Amino acid sequence: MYHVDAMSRVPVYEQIVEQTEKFILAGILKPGDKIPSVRNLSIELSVNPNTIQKSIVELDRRGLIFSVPGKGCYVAEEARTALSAVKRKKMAEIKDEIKELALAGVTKEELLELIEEVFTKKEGQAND
Amino acid sequence: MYHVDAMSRVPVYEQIVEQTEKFILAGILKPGDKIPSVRNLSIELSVNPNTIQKSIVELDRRGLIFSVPGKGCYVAEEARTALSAVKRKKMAEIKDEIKELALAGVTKEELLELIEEVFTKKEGQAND
DNA sequence: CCAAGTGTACTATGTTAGATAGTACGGTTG
DNA sequence: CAACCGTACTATCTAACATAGTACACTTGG
Repeated sequence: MYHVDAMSRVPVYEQIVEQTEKFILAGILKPGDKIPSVRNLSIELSVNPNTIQKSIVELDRRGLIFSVPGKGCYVAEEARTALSAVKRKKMAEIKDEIKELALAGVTKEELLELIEEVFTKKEGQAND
Repeated sequence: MYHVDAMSRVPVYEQIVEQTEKFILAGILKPGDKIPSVRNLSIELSVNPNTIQKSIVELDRRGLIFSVPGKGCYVAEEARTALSAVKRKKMAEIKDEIKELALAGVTKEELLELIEEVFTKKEGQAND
């Protein structure tokens, strides 16, 4: 499920945060689901437990999960709600990147085709 | 012209590389143009000369500029060509990000509208 | 010629974020 | 009660980034 690239410039603990966000957004992780334990995940990913813990703290801070000492960590009920802000932020970022490409000479048609490609490959498998 | 954010997570030397790329893509810097001298830019941006030099080395390595010892650094003739690969890479990245948003429930219509917004604000000021 | 500006190269140092190592404590569960 | 779980420390290592300072060879304008 999870996967980490130690060579990446983005910190391991943040890769885990991002992947968890992605899993929740895609519906792979649903509210109430238990996420892997700190120790298990640290072994599976060959990463220090403290690094995983750092991800846990961050995910908790963002309201995406809640921790039950002695039991485990679970996806929060309000996770999808909390992620709507993330979605909006990503949309804004993509908009900026598209602006730059437009300045670089990329045409509207090229971009429209790009979107077509994404949605024709996936057909109607949207969730939510 | 140049601008640097010391608080950013992306290294200063790379911010300078990226901005130079952007300037070339946007036609603000054209082949043959002289770019600011290492010492001048270091003063203007309040950055160590070595940091600027690091950007110079990287830009040279990418084939975007060429250096003439004793004279200065100039935008390479093949700069735009070299950047076409960059453009393609950015397109691919945006495509991946859009895929994720699609999985997260963002509709095709929302994305099409986003592109509309970019191109209606800018009208036809594309170059090249 | 020469002073000033240019790119280039090098060593040394400081700073910070990230990751690791090890230990410990309290709650939960079968 | 043993084996899990989350949590909380402290200490240490490392690599990347940035700075400081110096030096050399080249070009150019006065």
